[in-house]
Amino acid sequence: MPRVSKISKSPPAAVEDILNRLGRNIRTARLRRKLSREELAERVGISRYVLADIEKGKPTTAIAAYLGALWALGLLQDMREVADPDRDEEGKILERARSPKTAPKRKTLDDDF
Amino acid sequence: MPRVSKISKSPPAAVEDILNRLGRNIRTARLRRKLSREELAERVGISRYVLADIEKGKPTTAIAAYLGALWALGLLQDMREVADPDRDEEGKILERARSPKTAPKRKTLDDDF
DNA sequence: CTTTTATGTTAACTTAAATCAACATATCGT
DNA sequence: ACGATATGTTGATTTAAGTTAACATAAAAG
Repeated sequence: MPRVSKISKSPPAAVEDILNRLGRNIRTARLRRKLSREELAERVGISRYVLADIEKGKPTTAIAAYLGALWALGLLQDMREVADPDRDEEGKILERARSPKTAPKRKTLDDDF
Repeated sequence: MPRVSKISKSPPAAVEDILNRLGRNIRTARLRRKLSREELAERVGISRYVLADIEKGKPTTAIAAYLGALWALGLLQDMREVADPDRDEEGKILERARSPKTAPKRKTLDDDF
C-alpha cells in the first residue's frame, strides 16, 4: 500500500512476531496437506508470489490474502474469537466502571422526605 | 493492492464474515477504552481513514494495520494460536497417514529364517 | 543421471492503498 | 441553544502491492 504506514514499514516486535508465526503456521499447514504454493494460491485466488510473501509474514499484504489462505486450508475458524468483546476483560472492566450494569441500590426511598 | 486479487475483490462469505466481525470487535474495544479514531490511529501509526476502513472490515487493507490496531488495544495475543500446528487436527492426521510416528511392529523377528 | 516439479529472483507494468486537505454532518457536554 | 469533538465524504497525489513472464536453482520422482 502506497504511502506505506509506519506500522507496515517497521512494525512493533510483537506484531512482527505474530506475522512470522502466522506465515510459518500457514506453511506448515500447506505442507501437511501436500499442496504446492501454486495449488494453494490458485484455490485462494492469488498468485504464488503473494503466497510466498504470506509465508514470509509480509506486513503490507492485504488481510484478505492471509484470511483466504486460512480459509482454503480449513483454518479460518481460528479467527472467530479474535478481539471477541466477551473475552475482552480489560474492556469489560472499563465499560463497567463507566456505566455500572447493576443498578446502584438507592440508599433511601425515592419518596422519603 | 493494485491488480487487486480475486480474494480481495470478492472474498468468500466466510472470509467476509470474519472481516466484518473483526472490524466490529476492534470498534467495540476502541469505544470501551474511550478512544477516538484519531487517538487510536495515531497510536497504531496509521491515519484515521485507514482505521475507519478496518472497522468496516475492508479486505484490501494491509494486515499490519489490522494487527497494529489489535496491538494498540492490547488484544494481539488473541492471534497467537491462529493456525497453530498443534491444534491443526486435520493436518496432523494427514501427516500421520504419510509417515506413521509409531514404528510399525515387525510381524516376524528380523533374523528369523 | 535425467526429467519433472517446486520454489527463488528479477524486471516491467497497472492500479488502487494510504495520505492529506477541506468541508459536511453527526454526536456530546455544558 | 451553543461550542467542541468525533466521524463521514470527496478529490488530488504518491508510490508500492500484486500480476505476469522469463530464467535460475533445488529437490523429488523416474
